[in-house]
Formats: sequence, structure tokens, C-alpha cells
Amino acid sequence: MPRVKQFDENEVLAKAMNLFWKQGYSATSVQDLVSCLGISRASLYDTFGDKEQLFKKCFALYRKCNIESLTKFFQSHPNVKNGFSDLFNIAIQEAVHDKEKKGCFVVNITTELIPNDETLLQVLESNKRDIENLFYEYLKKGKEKGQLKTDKDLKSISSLFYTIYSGIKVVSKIEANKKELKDSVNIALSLLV
Amino acid sequence: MPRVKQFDENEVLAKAMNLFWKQGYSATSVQDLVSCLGISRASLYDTFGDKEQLFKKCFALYRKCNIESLTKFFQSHPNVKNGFSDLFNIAIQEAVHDKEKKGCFVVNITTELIPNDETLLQVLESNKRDIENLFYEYLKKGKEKGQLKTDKDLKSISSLFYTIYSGIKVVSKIEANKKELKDSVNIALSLLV
DNA sequence: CATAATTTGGAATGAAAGTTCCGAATACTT
DNA sequence: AAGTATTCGGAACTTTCATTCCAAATTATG
Repeated sequence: MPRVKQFDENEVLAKAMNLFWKQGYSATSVQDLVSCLGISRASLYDTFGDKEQLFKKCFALYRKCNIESLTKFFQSHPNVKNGFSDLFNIAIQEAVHDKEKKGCFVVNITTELIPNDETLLQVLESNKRDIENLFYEYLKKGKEKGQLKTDKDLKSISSLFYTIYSGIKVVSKIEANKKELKDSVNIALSLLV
Repeated sequence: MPRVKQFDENEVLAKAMNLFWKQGYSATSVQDLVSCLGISRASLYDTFGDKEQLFKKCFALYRKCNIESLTKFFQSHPNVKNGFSDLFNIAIQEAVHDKEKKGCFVVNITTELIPNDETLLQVLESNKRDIENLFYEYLKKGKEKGQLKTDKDLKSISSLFYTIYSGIKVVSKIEANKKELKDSVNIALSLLV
């Protein structure tokens, strides 16, 4: 009976995500979205609700992708030192090649919308917990396998690495200097003895 | 001849700075500013130009205060290890007591307005350079005085510390957990041997 | 092939955005 | 004390915002 949707919902959502990512929430108008997504105003509202709902769906998508890829990444990197080294260096690589200077969606949105969005704060809190836990479990497993000799508190290292990761995503928006970033990350990695 | 201004320009500028700091650039309307500053629309435009000019003046003020206070801070902390320890712990203290969760104006603005403001980018680049240089000179002096034995590259440590500092300002908007922040900062400080 | 459900583009709406303008009020100079 | 340059409050203006609405187009089913 019904006429079928003429666009792929996930494809459009990904486009919207990229636009919010690049421009932020406030600076992205519904008109911007309509122009970028290639669907009409009506379809946008029918499919995704209003601007805020669309945004939250984009953000959820980003989080999901991030957590999934991080989990897989750790699974495929059995050595914890190499793993973190690769993780940071990939972040640097991304930053250097990111012509649009989008940085990290989570970081951008944190600084733009906190303290003025309570429900988003809860999402960000659980995102932080999730990632720090992934870091911690990864470190713990590495230590159990004898890859780490350090007796430093692994929770604290997890949280420091999350802080550094966020910091990289800020700093590299200003100036993505590959050598500078690599050198400073190497110093941080020297904590993993 | 002329009627004199009925408000203190610097006082008003400080109020505007705090509003932009808390709400960001896009989310702060001229109406918000008029309500907050206690001066009329006309006075605002006459004195500071349009919204963008006012914003840039606020940002310049913030930078000036920051650089000055950092310079003084280092001067009054002759020991480099204690100095960085205090610097980070003050940042943590500020974050924990920051009920408004404003974070850092520079970080907030970086993630909100880059890549969409070229002139601001230049300001941010020089801000980064300035602060990293202050860090570096401080570390170098400490090393010369024999306070540091590390043979790690001091430029890289400066840049890592700037990254961590920025990261703290992001992470603490989500959750300003004093113990967690202190523990992770202590790990970073252990790099200063 | 006709019916009906749904999508779609664009116009319409009303609120809020940034900016300008103007008359009244004000305070320094002569 | 008078004159005048400037400030000031608020109305006015134009543009843009998010959202809703409607008629036309479309497509799967009976």
C-alpha cells in the first residue's frame, strides 16, 4: 500500500551527523540540513522529528560506531603497548588528514552544549565511563599477560589516556602538527612500562 | 561637551566574556547580552561594534588575563615540579568548584568555531604557541637549576602538558571528579623526574 | 487498473535573530 | 545658564530561524 521511502534513512542520518559534527548544533540550521541531506523539510520532520531529535539520533550513531570500533580495535591488538601506540597514532593520522578540521564529535558537543543540556550530560557521562572501562579492561588484560610491569594504578592511567585523547582532539583542531603530536604522545606512552 | 558613558567599559566587557564563556558564541543572542550586561542595545553597538567584534574583544581579554596570570604564576613558583603540580591541581580545583561548568573559554571556542573562522584560528595558533613556550621556558629553567634530571625532550613535554591541560578542561565539564582527576594528573607528573 | 496510503517540494507561519534608527535625556564646555 | 555632543531606551526593520501545512506526485496492493 504505502509509497516507500525514496532515501536510505541511515545514509541520510550519516550525512546529518557529519554536518552537525563539522558545524556544531547551534550553527547548523534546518535549512543547512535540508540542503545537505538531499531530502525535503517534510521528509526530515516526518522521519526524524525535530532538529533536536535528529541531532540526538546522530549523536547516538556516532557513539555506537565509536564504541564498536574501539572494542574491535582492542580485540585485534593483543599487545597493549602497541595497541595504545597505534590508537593514538591513528588519532593523529586522522587529525593530520582531516581537511575539514572536524575534530571529535563528542568533544565538540561536550564543550558546546554542557552545561546547557541535562539529558546530553547523562549520555556523555556514560560515554566517558564506557570508554574508560574499555581502556581499563584492556590495560588489565595486558598486565595479566605480563605485557605491563608498571605498578601504577590502571584506573588512573585509563582516565589520563582518555583526557589525553580528548586533548588531542582539541589541540589538533588548532594545529595538526604530526611530529609534535607524535613526540608528545610517545612521552605519554612511556608511562606504560 | 560630551555626555560621559554611564558604565564601565571593562566591567561590561567582563560580563559579556562570562556569558560567551558559559553559552558559547552561537547560543548567545544580542538580546541575551543586553539583558545580562545592563546596557542598552544602542550602547552595546556604539561601544563594541556588532556581536562578532564584541566577542573578539571578550576573547582577547580572556587571553590577556590568562597569559599574564600564567607568567606571574611561574615567576612565583621557582620549583618546576611543584609549579606544574600546583598548576594542574588548581585547574582541578577550579573545575570541581565550577558550578556553572563553564570549562575553558579557549577550549570551548576552539571546538565550537574551528574550522569555520579563519581569523580566530590565527589567534588560537598564537595562543597555543605562547602557552607552550611559557611551559617550555619554565621547564628549561628548571632543568638548568638541576630540578629536572629527565633527558626527555622538553618541547614534547610542553606540548603534552598543553594537551593534557586542554583535555582536563573538556573531561571536567562532563564529570569533575576530584580524586580521579588528581590521580591521573599525578601519573602525568611522574614524567617529570 | 484503480484505489489508497504515504512521501515530497515548496509555500506559509510566527517567533527570534542581528542591526539600525530616532527622539528624549544627559552632562560637559563656553 | 545655554548650547551641544553624546548616550540611552525602545521601537522599527530585515533576515533567518524552526516548524507546520497542503496539494501534487508516487507506488504497492486489491
